[in-house]
Amino acid sequence: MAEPIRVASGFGREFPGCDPARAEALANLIRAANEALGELDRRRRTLSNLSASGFEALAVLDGASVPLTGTDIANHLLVTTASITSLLDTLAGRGYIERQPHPIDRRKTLISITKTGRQLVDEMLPIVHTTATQLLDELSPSQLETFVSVCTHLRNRVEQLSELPPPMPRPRRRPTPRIRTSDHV
Amino acid sequence: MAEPIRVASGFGREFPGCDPARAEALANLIRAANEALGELDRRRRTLSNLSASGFEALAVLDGASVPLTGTDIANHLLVTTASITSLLDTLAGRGYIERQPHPIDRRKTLISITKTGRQLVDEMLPIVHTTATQLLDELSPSQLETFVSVCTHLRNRVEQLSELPPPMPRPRRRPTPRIRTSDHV
DNA sequence: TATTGTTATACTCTATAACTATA
DNA sequence: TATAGTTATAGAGTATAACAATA
Repeated sequence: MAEPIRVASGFGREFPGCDPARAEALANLIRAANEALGELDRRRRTLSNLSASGFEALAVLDGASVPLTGTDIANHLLVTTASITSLLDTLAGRGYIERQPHPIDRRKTLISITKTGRQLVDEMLPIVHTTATQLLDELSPSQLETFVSVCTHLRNRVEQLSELPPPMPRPRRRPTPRIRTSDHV
Repeated sequence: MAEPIRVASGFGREFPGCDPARAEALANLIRAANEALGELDRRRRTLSNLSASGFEALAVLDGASVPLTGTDIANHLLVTTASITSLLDTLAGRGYIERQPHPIDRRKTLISITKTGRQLVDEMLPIVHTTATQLLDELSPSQLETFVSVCTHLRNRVEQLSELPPPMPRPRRRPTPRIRTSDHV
């Protein structure tokens, strides 16, 4: 039975200026996302041995309804165009996408999802949404809405803070360990 | 300004049996965690060019107060022992850990964090907790507690469901696209 | 026989830098 | 000059399989 991740009792003294409740929330967020992604990955790989990025690129192409350029997809996935080239090579090799020259701007390549790719997305999305429905059952609409609000608040803070230089945190006040190094055997 | 991720209006019809509110919650969870991890990674790399796994292994060693075996660390990070060997090679090469033979069980290797490694952890943890304090400001204790509850609920469901065969989801009912493929230019 | 850790090998993702073609 | 995409190269993390040493 998984329990909430909690910080140690001396947290406030050990990390001056840091809020234990927020540290716990962030730790629980990251752990929960990691475990959810693991379960999603496990289920998606029953369909095709693609990475999360591969599935995401296909979902973006499917959702767009029109062919996208490599740069479009790179922006969605927040990676460089060189990385997208490599990812698209994988997807093309498995027959999920096709490249076509852009009819007007000859620098560009249009990426289309193939019929096979659409079939894969049609099988993949129900798996993802069924997983969400299972993992977040028994929670009230209000709990889910609060949850989404916290996620959105965090994303806005990331947006603001990522443009600033990182702050200089107050130093750790390391607690005296209760267990000695020589006790390890 | 980041907005909550929402599913399209026809979600319920498109994915029978799936709950749009839960699909939205999972999408927001994964996105928020991804962006938070990006910001954490950016800030931690001002200290040392280590991966998230590298920092996590050091934090585990620091928190344990006693040397751990490779298998111990592998269990914490949920990876294979072969992967841990590679990760520990990186950490040892940068002087953050040391390997010592286990005094009793000669199959084992004890991993100790070095003084340099401790100094790194002492600088890294305040960065992490300060980031959490910044990213989750202006939220009430009750909001944070609800957030942690939802994360924990999800983790328990992952624990239960990961042991079962994946369910057979009901098929997608693909909506008729409003934009035709030929509109892409 | 089972466990611990390592090596060998392979694959994927990602990045930077240099390059071509095009706008 | 700037943009789009590719190639070359490199590095990290992860996995599986085979292996040696030890319990």
